[in-house]
Amino acid sequence: MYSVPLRTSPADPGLVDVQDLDTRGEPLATPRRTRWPDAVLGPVPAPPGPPAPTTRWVWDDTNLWYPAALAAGRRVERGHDLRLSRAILRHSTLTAGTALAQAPRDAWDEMVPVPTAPVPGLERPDALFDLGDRRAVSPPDPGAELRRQLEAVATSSGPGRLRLLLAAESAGALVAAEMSHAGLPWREDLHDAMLSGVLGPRPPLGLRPARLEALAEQVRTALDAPALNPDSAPELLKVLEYAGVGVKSTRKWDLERVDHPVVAPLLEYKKLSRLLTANGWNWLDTWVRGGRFRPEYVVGGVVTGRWAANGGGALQLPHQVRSAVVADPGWKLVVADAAQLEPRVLAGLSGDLVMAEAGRGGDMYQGIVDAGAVETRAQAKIGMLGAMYGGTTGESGLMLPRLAKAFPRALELVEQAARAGERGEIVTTRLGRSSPPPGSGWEETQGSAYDESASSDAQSRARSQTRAWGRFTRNFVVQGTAAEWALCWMASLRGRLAAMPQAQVPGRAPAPFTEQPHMVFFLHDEIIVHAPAELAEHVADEIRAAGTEAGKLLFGDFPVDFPLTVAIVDDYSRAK
DNA sequence: TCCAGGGGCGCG
DNA sequence: AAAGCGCGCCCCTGGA
Repeated sequence: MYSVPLRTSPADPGLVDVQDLDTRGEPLATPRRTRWPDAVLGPVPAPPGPPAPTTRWVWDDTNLWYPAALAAGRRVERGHDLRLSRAILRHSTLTAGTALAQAPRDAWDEMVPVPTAPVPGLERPDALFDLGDRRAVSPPDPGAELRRQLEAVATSSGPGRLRLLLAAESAGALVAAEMSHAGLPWREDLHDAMLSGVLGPRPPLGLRPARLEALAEQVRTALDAPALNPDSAPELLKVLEYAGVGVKSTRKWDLERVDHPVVAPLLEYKKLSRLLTANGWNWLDTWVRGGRFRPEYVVGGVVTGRWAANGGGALQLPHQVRSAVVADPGWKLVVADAAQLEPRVLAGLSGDLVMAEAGRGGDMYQGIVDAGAVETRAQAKIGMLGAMYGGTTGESGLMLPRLAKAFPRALELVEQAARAGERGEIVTTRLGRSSPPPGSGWEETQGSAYDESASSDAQSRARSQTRAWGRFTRNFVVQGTAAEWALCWMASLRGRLAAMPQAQVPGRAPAPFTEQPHMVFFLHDEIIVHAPAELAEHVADEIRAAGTEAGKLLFGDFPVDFPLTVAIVDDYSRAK
């Protein structure tokens, strides 16, 4: 069953009509007028016997509805995000023949993600702008859109895969809202102490911290450039050239290769400068409130289906600041990450039994060595990354023929994806998310290379564009399917955490989910659960079981393992 | 004064 | 040890 909440009045966003729909999306009765989020509350205490099947909430955008429910201490079990689902179904090759895919663009295609609602009393810095963007009235007929989507799935060439993908994507939206609501535990005092320790005390606005200024002075001295601003790349490059340091850029990687007295202080300056500007006191003031870092996740924000994040650089948290992520007293952080996720996904996608066998149980890169494909673990890693990213040069390129000999099916799959991209075609992940077509400049560039009078310059431009797009589609199938595994992992874990016996006290309303084990952070192939210490081991088991379940959902009985590294720690920096 | 684009670097 | 994929965010620069 589905339930659709509809706002009835711009003046009173809490006043809603809830329409219940059957499994095909057809209305079951007349809508009931009620208040949001009261509507999500089940009977309390729960009646005895098996729980009634719960509804799947259908809405235009999870962030327009769910945060209010969370703020009221409520949680929903299942959702269907129409905006996210429309985006998938509109572009998937599996739905290409359906009415939905062939219909003209409409308002559902134009929707932009709604920012997560601010937690009362903990407004985000840009909260004022958020309010203006939020839709005060519901879009026309979500029920009709649900029926279009269900029909597109049913008439697609992969209904099972797409049903799973839409459920996983929508569950991801629920998880993202929950994690923004709960926040990542953050010790401002420890962060501040770490900053002062390496940078010197916090300086007045506009000044460099003492340690950074001292390093800048050392750089100026070493280069004999008293007026140099080391933050200016062009200036710095000019001075480096004049001093005969012999680098083509000011990049870290270039600088590390030359021997000159300026290198050490300059690299240190760059490292600390980065820490200051990206995760310094300013960042702390802006993003951490009340002991929690609340990033905003953008579900489906990356073309491949990975999440993106807005504000605070949540998906780029440097290892250097992770010691400030500390569990509450009496609680633990259960930190889990999937070992060698992408090569395992590739083994599953391609049905490469030999490669799956190399990943059995433990370290897949070591397994590749043991299979005799290459000599060292480092070679296995570089070679596999090269195969999935389209590397051709250096050691990565050298490993390719050996990997292709050992794992022909896997390597053939990425090669096929690359060639499809080079032809300008679309590729599709395991569950049915398709790559975008090449951009508007594609035809022009390709056309100008075939012209009779084509210059060699135009030809090489076209060739380079072709190969770049091939590398993109090559990676798309692997990265995108890995993102699907991660969504299934989270969706499964979310259900398992809610079902933990400690979470359900008979005869009492469920406690807010932040008082039970709950997810607080997600990073592509890594998840953090904040849990009472006595439940941490149980949570770790559920995380592993969820990983195994995700593998089964994507690859059925195909014997590819997805082992996890799980650590139960007090602070994030102690994991791995 | 504003903004787009480049260089650079953090994460997976 | 290589420089191949996907992101967000910082500073600086130069043009409007």
